[in-house]
Amino acid sequence: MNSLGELERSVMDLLWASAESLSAYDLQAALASSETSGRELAATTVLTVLSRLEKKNYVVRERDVRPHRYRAASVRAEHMADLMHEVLGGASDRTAVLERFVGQVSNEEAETLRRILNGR
Amino acid sequence: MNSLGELERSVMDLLWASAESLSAYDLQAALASSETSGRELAATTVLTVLSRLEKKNYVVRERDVRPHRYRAASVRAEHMADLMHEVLGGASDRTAVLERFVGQVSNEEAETLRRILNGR
DNA sequence: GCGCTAGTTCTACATCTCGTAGAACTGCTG
DNA sequence: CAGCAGTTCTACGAGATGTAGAACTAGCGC
Repeated sequence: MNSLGELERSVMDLLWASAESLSAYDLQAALASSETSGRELAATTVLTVLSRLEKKNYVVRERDVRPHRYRAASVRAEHMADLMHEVLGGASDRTAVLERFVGQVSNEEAETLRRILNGR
Repeated sequence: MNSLGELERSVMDLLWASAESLSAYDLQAALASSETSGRELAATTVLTVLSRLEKKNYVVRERDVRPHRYRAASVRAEHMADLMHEVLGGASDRTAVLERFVGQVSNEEAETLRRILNGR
């Protein structure tokens, strides 16, 4: 239920990278240049994807301005953290998972984790 | 590309829970009793699912015994940890993600993390 | 007020994944 | 070698996603 398609992900990447909300046309243009294939998508395609993302609560739509504007419902980092917790939540042996997880991080990241834990 | 369907996940849960490899028939029986719906699946259904899981490298098949036997390609905890790293790997701002992640864990889990980090 | 037109929503279809399983094939064993 | 247990092939329905035309709507200019 959580996974996004390729185009959906591209759109979210753009929205996450942008501080302000974007219109479907902004996104259409951005997709045309940023995407590897670089082809121009129909405006309605972008709109459809945005509608679906809205339904999934990935984006929020500003309906009061006329070309509706969209922005990510949550910051990317939060979304990622949620995903990680989702994975972790599906585990019966959370400690074992955490052990593996931590065992795989680099030294710098371990340091980062320590720092964060201390500041908690 | 990573997500599993419901039945696929049930099968993986059984394989992860089992120390030894299981045959499709073992799994068929186990699914019939363990699954909430409890209905009996056709043997071929289980076989199909196992083939797909094999293709996705989730399970390894022992072809030398006659009812082929299957076992999980990796321990569940490792799989989960891999998934978490996969999520984290897709982030440009890993530290930010880790901060959010740690910020959301319970106190006990924070303690667990500290312990693990110290033992590293 | 009313028609245009940009913008939005509806509807549609192809493709892919997954659940489900019959049909066809294969390798043993008696 | 016949039959059967077991495996692979093939298939189909449902749901998600990419894609976009068709139909509808709201506000601007007259």
